[in-house]
Amino acid sequence: MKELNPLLHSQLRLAVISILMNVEEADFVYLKEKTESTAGNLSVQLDKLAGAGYIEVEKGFVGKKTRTVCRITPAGAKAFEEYVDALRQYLNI
Amino acid sequence: MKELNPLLHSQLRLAVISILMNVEEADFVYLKEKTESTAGNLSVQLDKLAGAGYIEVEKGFVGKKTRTVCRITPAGAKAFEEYVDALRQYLNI
DNA sequence: ATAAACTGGTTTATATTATAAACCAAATTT
DNA sequence: AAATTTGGTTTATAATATAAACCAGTTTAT
Repeated sequence: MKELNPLLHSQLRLAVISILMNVEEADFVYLKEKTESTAGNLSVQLDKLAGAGYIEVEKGFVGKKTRTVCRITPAGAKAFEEYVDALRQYLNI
Repeated sequence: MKELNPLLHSQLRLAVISILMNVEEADFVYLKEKTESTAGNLSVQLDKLAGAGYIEVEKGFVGKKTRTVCRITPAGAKAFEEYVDALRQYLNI
């Protein structure tokens, strides 16, 4: 049986990647709401995804307030596709 | 986003359930080979699945040697279907 | 017959991971 | 100007996965 990339096989990280696969970019606040996660947890998981090169994180401002936007990278998209492919074997779908 | 049943969202337990969904019954040795897991890990994860009522484990003998056979229960099959359903949302497939 | 090695596991200790709680700086509201 | 909110990060803790050590019984070789 194929291995399931452990970086993606985590509910929150998978949710984040899944969202980013369908949406040019998304900011921290949006991801937090959509995934119903705590800020701390989200922060940590975004770091991991960024550390692996699966997403890029850009910190900027909107007016005076900070804004963290995330985008999936080609490596991230590839890893996601491979993960889905491996999962099919388990789910047989 | 739907919750991913944490009991199934584990590579080894998912592999076990996935196998048992497709095969009337399977014994410890077969599961160990098929999943390429260590005996200790498999033993622990089978206990968890059995504890949740997702599989039933039957210990018997074949000649003089012990044999542990596993079967999925209706509850296990239902949980698996629900898990697959939730995952579709993440994978959009 | 007995020691050595193998089978089929279980138990327990350890490493990894996920999660929440505590915290921080800046902005906003009262 | 004090209190609250926003947008996070860091750190401590809880949960999980995994492997290592172990055990009872069986088979094989001596």
